[in-house]
Amino acid sequence: MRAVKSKPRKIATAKSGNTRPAANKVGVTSTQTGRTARPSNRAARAAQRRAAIIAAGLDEFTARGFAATRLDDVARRAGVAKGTIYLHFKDKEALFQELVRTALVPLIVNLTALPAAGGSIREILERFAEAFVRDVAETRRGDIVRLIMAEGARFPSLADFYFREVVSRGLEGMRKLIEGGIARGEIRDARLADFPQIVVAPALVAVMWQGLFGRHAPLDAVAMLRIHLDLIFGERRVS
Amino acid sequence: MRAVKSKPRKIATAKSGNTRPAANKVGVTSTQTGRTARPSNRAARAAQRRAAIIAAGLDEFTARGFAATRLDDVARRAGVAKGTIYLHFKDKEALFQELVRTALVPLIVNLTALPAAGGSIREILERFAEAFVRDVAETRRGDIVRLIMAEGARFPSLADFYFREVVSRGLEGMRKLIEGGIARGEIRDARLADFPQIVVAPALVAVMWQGLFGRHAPLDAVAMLRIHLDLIFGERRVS
Amino acid sequence: MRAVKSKPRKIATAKSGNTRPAANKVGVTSTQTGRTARPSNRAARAAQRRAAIIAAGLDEFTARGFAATRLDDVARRAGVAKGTIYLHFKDKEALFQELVRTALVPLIVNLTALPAAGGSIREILERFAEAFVRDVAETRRGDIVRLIMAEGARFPSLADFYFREVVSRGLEGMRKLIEGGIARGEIRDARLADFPQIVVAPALVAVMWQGLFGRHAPLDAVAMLRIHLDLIFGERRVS
Amino acid sequence: MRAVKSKPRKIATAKSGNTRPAANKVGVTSTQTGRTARPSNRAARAAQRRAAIIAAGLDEFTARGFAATRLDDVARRAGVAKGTIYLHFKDKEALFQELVRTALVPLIVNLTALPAAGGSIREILERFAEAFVRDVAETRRGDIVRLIMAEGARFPSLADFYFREVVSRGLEGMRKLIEGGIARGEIRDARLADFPQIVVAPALVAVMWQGLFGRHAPLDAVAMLRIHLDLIFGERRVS
DNA sequence: GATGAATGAGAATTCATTCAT
DNA sequence: AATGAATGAATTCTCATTCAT
Repeated sequence: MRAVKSKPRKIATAKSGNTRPAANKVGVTSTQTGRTARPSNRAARAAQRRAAIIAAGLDEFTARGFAATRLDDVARRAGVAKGTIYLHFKDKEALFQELVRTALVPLIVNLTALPAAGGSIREILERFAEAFVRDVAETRRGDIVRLIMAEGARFPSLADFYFREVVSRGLEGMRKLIEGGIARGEIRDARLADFPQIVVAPALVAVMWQGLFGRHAPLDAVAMLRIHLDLIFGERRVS
Repeated sequence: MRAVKSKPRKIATAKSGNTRPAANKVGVTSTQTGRTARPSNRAARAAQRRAAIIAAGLDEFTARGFAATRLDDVARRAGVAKGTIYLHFKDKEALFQELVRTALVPLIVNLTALPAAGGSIREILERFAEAFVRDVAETRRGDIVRLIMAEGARFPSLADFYFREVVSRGLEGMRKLIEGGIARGEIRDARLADFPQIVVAPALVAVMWQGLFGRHAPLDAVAMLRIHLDLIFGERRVS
Repeated sequence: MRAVKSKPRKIATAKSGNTRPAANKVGVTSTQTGRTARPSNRAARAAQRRAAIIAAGLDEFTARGFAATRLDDVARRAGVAKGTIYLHFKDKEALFQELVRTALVPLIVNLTALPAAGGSIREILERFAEAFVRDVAETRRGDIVRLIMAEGARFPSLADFYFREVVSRGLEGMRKLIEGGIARGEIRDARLADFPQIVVAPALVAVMWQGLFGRHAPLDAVAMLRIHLDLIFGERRVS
Repeated sequence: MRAVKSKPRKIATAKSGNTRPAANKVGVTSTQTGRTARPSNRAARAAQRRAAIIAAGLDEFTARGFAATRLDDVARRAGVAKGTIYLHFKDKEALFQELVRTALVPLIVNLTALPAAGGSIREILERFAEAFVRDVAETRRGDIVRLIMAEGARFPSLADFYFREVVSRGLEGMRKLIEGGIARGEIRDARLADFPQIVVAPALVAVMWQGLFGRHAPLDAVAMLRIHLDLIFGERRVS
């Protein structure tokens, strides 16, 4: 019964080739992360390094949490020297905050982009559920959500930011959808508009589940979310 | 934008009287925590100290997380010397694990005790929801759940234990209830028995919410859970 | 042309015997510094260690200045572990300040004790000059004065303390003596009472001289101070 | 009780205009320091940069001491890139040494130039005293003297240089003056020629005083030096 | 059993120096 | 020549763990 602190000595440096999985790229264009093509100009190189640090930091922070992460490891994983981190970030905390924010942007983008496609509210939510499971719950992005849940209490400003930029916006969008569903007669219970959290809850549980128990007890998140939607919309479907 | 690391210098020691709020006692009998009455015999004294350490550790670990917690602070809060901790626990990690387990016992007890009271499944679940919000989401016990969510990824054995002792049992109990509901015609969608998580999800979201956003955006958890139950059982009640 | 930074690897630890010169003891009773007899009780041991750290710190700080001194070296020289320093002093700066203050006490004591012996003002000042040269200018105590001159600008509070506790008191005492000398007709120029610094100046120069040029160009400080006194009192003596 | 380490972020660079006070130019011709007129030829430009670095270094080293000075700050203050310093100086220490030497030249010049003007020895020394207070004790030049006193012990070669170039020459010049005074009957005590330090001592004390206590307890250095001269020459003047 | 002083490995951060552009 | 990004050795400070009292 040991805590996971296997020190990742000798992690792939940039020079020796990048072995990070594709899922690693969180809000970082894949070409940047790879560090294979080296841009000719200074600014691009700097941006690249910064991105590498953020990517490496994300890996480490999600794997170990804020306090247990060593900047030494972040540097090694990013393929830069320890001091280089400090050229881009004031201190460990600034890196952490910046990193979470950077990682959140694509989440926000996703959330706001989804409804656009059209169709019935039920269809929109179903697409949302599938996209969420595919792109968040079962990928690296889910780590960010888990990271925020884990460290949020210790970083109120982070929780605030997350609330402001993701949660309140997301819930507001969800409320709009629900109101649309009520107006169109798809959703019966009008009180649902007061608690968009209900609609989202199983999705969040899926995220936590994958992170904590996924390995031992996999969860068919898509099926679960579909049943939950049936609860909300009335179980027309047979799937 | 700072992390919360307010060092709790000069925390009430046992000698100077215990000022911790009642909510502090999590799975620790109040007489033990208080350290007011001093048992005459050795064994009882030892047990008392051990309990004080566990209680103090719970406070610190939930407030700061595993890595950021100082045993110094735990000792001070428990009113014992630092070395004493090592008389009871092999190391910091053993304390942490032991402590979470100890804290989980009453949760398990609660979960298994609830259905006993009788009534319709709907009534049972409603009682469960109220009890959960009252005793977990809005109290110190919620901190434990949040702690497990936060550190679970770093302590697989802990996540395993939690899964085995709490989650699987709890879900199994919930499944039984759901099947009862289906059999009695209270619940229409039979597939719900495959995903008891759906029933529990809003409750968990309430726990997370209180911990992260509760201060700025309070959530009427009871109302939310009731609406969710209406979704599951059909909205007979309008409360 | 190199700066002096010869790292004193393997300095005498307490265990291997104390090789520090006798002149080292600055306001620290010799029995304490030696660390030969180990006191039976805790408190005494602690005081002893604290004293050892202060003594070691004085050596290092006077030899290298504040910024260039490594606490590692102080610890090694004091025969304690690095962390032990932090049990006694908040940080490097606190050690430095505390150390200078501690070292100043005997200086103050000396200054205030000297006039007591009696005799003509001229005799008192001559005794003072001899004592100063013997006990300060040519010993470890002079290092403290030089240290304050060197770091004073960087540590205003230290300069303030030095001014308050040593300089102003010392000058005040000197003024009293001068006024006595004027009253008794020993000193002709009454304006000297306005500038006791004049009387002290050659003594200070002697301190600086020994520190900077003493090795190459020794200065007969006693002779110099005597001639200076002749200037002040009229050159009756021809020595 | 904090050490003074106010990091001079955003110091006026050469490009943004030089805001340093006139007193800054210590042995550096003002046109060089200003970096306003840009010479057309390479060599002149280089010399200009070198001078700017020296001037900036002087500011920083006198303000913080050798060890605590950051070349980053020197570069910023000089309006050059950090690397440029290394084009002119081997390393930090070379800059320091070179800088002190450069700064000392005008001091030497001053010392040797003064007696030339003629008049009685008393008059010469009085002129010297006034010039010293005006040009050294109360200006940036005093910082150099203080710097040498502070770092001299750590840089023996520097102390040697200072001794050779300034102290011994200066004292020799002073001895000549004293001998002149004795020959002319102005000075009675012939032994003064053996200790020119006595004549200089109050001037040095004035320098130290201004640096350490000047802010809180200003000293009328000119008045003090005059009284001291009266001691040496017999108090004819009452001023 | 308790204690808490002492330890020293370890982590964050700084900064002199180098070097590709 | 000049630049300033990058480096990594060095240093301060922390804290889990030990152990003499």
